[in-house]
Amino acid sequence: MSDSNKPLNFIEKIIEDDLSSGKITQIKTRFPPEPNGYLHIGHAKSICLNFGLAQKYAGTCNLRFDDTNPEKEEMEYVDSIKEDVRWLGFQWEGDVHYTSDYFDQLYQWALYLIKEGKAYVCDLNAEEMREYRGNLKEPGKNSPYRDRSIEENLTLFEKMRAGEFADGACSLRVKIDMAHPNMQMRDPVIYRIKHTPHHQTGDKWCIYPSYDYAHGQGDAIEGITHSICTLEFVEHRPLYEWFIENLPVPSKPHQYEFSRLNVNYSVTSKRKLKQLVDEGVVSGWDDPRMPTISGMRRRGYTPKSIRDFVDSTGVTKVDGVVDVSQLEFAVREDLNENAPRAMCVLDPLKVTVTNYPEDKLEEMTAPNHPQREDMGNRSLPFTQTLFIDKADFQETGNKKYKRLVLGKRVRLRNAYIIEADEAIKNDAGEIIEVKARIIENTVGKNPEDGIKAKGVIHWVSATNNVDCDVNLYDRLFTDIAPDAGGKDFMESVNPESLQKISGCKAEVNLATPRSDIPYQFEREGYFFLDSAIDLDAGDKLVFNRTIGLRDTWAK
RNA sequence: UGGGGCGUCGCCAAGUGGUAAGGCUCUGGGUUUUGAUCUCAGCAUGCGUAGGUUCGAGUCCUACCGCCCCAGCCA
Repeated sequence: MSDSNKPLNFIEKIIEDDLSSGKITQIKTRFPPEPNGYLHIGHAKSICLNFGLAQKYAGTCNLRFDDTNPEKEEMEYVDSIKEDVRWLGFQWEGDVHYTSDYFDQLYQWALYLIKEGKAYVCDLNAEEMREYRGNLKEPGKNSPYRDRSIEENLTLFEKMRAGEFADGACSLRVKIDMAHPNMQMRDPVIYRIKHTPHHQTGDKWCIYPSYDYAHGQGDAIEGITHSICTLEFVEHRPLYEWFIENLPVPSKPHQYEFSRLNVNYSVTSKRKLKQLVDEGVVSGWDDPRMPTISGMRRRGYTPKSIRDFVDSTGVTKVDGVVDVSQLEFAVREDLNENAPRAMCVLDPLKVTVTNYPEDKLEEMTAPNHPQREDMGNRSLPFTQTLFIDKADFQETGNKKYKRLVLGKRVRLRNAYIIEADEAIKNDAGEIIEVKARIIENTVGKNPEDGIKAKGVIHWVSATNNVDCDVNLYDRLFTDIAPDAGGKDFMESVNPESLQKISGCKAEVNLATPRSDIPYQFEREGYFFLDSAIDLDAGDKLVFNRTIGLRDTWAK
């Protein structure tokens, strides 16, 4: 809606057609995760699509937990999913829904199907059922239990519900066509026995509906007009429609499929992400290197940057892999515009200003953002001894080196221009201190002698600063497609994906950092206070680098 | 190999018969107290391939080729 020039995607076209033809008067979508893991960047796309469409077309969007398999689900996941959706900036319509809310209705409809002669209890076990199903090029054959009488099916199904059979002893199947070219239509199972308590319904049920049977009906009950899912469900659509047509449902939703979002140098499959967590490759689901929403949040990604990224990738049916640079662009774009600036020296090198009194302290005024006056100013103490980054000093530079060099000048950001006179080394020959002079009267102006500084570097007072640790991240995998073509993604885990640095010196204003906004440490990148630390409990300050600044020089 | 989905610049993606949008990446220039930002310029005689229809085809037709999905009582 904000970009009226942006071409419509295929789902928006369908919606506009439905709206203008009067087929529907208001759209209703839903985001239907199974609470069996943490949400990742791929889910963010589904969330933005479903909630975004509802916003754009003045409709509503439900949050529905597709909780039909208690063996894989946990309350921990439903809580994290709700938090992630809210954090991304979306609000679902009314209360949270659960497919389990409809178990009674779904059971009644199963009875209806049996009475219509369209469903039967099958005693085939899993292996037998596979044999009877046939394969991709050969038709299946009918189950020997397919022609049981309606009465017998009713009795058997009731026994299934009553808990008289063990897990897997039998199942309820729908009678369609065992020779159908679409495997999904070969008498799919719609109820299976699982003597497993459910996080929502407790011990009430020991039979649970399958996804295929429950999903469309859940949509129909909620009045969903456009049921959007990913491409792997395309071949389930005929089944989805079969149930809608053969059951007395209150509305007739339609399913549309789009391609899921993949990002290179990453994996997004709950199983694989879980493996990374379980094997200790990362510290948890919210490790800042994880492509999970919670990991990205802890890393410092903003909800807007994720929304913008997702929007930039489009909605199509093409299987593709988006380059991480597109994600990185979206974060930098948002952070550059909104992150207040600060200075932090990651690898301190002492600089003594020989022509500056030891007991003197000047407050330098620095804008919080170079392009946004509305963000105000802050002040920085300038003293005789300072810290600059080791990488910002060389005894002899070259034409391209725009930092501090012996005998040359450099601008200290928001302060004086200094000139280096001497490098002091330890016994190992390492530079441990630089003696320099300030050029008088150069705060906010160029030197009167006309000799300008070649570059600008950041600094912090050596006596007035805040000590902190910093975590720098690199991509979690060294392979551009870690799990493509049957590769073992664990083999390309990047051993240097996390670099922990301690002894960093930040400007005094960071002594009480905000935990809700990212900062730009000038010339170093964007940083976010690690949410895992507790400053009130005396934990040390730790900042996570969300992403570095764009760097066209280092390459 | 049965069925289904998809093939437009390195990546994402518009285009719906009238002569290839845009974004990311990359390259080069300008501005700059962040080697950032901003800004200017460049980057597909070509749309999986081969034929055909048409005054005209990425768009229509035919045949091939390639990639992805489906044989859970997972979602």
